[in-house]
Amino acid sequence: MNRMPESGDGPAGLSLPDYLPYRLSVASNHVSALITRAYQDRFGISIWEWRVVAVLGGTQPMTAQALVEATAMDKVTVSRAVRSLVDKAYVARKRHHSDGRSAMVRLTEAGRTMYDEIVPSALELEKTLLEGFSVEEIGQMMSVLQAVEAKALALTTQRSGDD
Amino acid sequence: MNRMPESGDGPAGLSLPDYLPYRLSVASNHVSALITRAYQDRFGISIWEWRVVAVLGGTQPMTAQALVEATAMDKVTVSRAVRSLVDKAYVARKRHHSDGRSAMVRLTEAGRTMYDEIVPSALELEKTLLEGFSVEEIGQMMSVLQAVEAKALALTTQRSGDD
DNA sequence: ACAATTTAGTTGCAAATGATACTATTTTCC
DNA sequence: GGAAAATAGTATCATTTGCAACTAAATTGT
Repeated sequence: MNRMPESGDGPAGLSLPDYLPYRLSVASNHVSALITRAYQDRFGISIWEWRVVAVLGGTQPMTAQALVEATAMDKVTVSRAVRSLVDKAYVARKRHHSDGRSAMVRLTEAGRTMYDEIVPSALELEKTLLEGFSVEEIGQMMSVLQAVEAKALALTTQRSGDD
Repeated sequence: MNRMPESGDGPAGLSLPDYLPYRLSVASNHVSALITRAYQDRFGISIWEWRVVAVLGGTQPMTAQALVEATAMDKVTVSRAVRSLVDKAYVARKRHHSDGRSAMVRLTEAGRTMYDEIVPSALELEKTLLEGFSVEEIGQMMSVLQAVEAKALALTTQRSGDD
C-alpha cells in the first residue's frame, strides 16, 4: 500500500499552487477584497461603481452601452452600478439627444471630486502591490495577463458559439 | 466647455485597462468561466470541487481543515464542495481515529479515475492559455502574481486586524 | 475533574450575482 | 410607410456566495 503523495503511476503532477488558473483566482480575490474594502470604507462604493467612475473620469459623457464595453462588466451590472451612483449623486443621467432608449451618463461635481480623491490612492495601492518589481517585469506580467485573458475569452466564445 | 477626455487639471491618468486590479479581475473571470464550463460539462463538478479533488489527488487522506489551507477556500465552501463530491461518490469521508470532530477525506476509486482523466486536460488547458510565452516569462509572471497576492493579503489582514 | 474556551464542521439566512424575460425605442428592409 | 428584427436598458427570478450562529468534540486552566 503506497501512501506517498505521488504514487508513481497515473498522470499525477498537478500542483495547485503552481497552477495558473488557481493562482490567478486567488490573487484576484485577494486584491479585489482589499480594494472593495478600501473603496467601501472611504467612499461607500462597490468595486463596480468604482469601475464606472474610473471610466467616466477619463471620458466624460457616455452611454451605458459604452460603459459595458469599457468596463468589461455586463449590462445588468452596469445598470445597477449606475443606478446606485445616481442615488449617491455621484453621477447623473441625461436623455440622449437623438436616441430615446439610451441616456448619457456623466459625473456630477461630487462625482468628479470623489474621482479626484480616489485616483491617487488607487495608484498608490497598485504601486504598493507591485513594489519590488521592475517596470519591465511589470510590463511583461501585464502582457502575459492580457494574452491569457484574450485566449480564455476566445476559447469560451468558441465553445459557446455552437448555438 | 471642455469635452476632452483629460481636462488638464485634477489627478487624471488612471487607465482602467492598464490598472492591475482590473486586468487581474477580468483575466481571472474569463479563465474561471472557461474552466467552470469545461469541468462542469465533462465531469459535472464545480471549480471548487475540482480544487478539492486536485489536492486530494496529490495528498491522500486529509481533513477538511487541511483542505481549507491547501485550497485557499473558506471552510464553508470546502464543506459544501466535499458534501457534493460525496454525493457524487468521488470522495469518501471516514471518522478521524482520534478526533471526533473532524473526518478524513479521500478519493474513491471513481474519484481517482476522474482525477486521472481531468489532470491531463487541465494541464493542456493551462498550456494553451500560456502558449507563446517562454518558461522564463511564465515563471516571472507567476512570481509577480504570487507576490501581489501575498501583499494584498497582508494589507487586508493588517487593516482588519484592528479588532 | 470539570467549567470555560477553542476548534471542526454544518446549517440558515441575507446579500450579491447572473441568466432570462420584458418594455420602449430605433433600425432594417420590403 | 410600416411590419419585423434589433438594440438600450431595466426588472424579475433562481442560484451562488459569505457571514454569523450553531452543534459537537477537544483542549485548557485551575
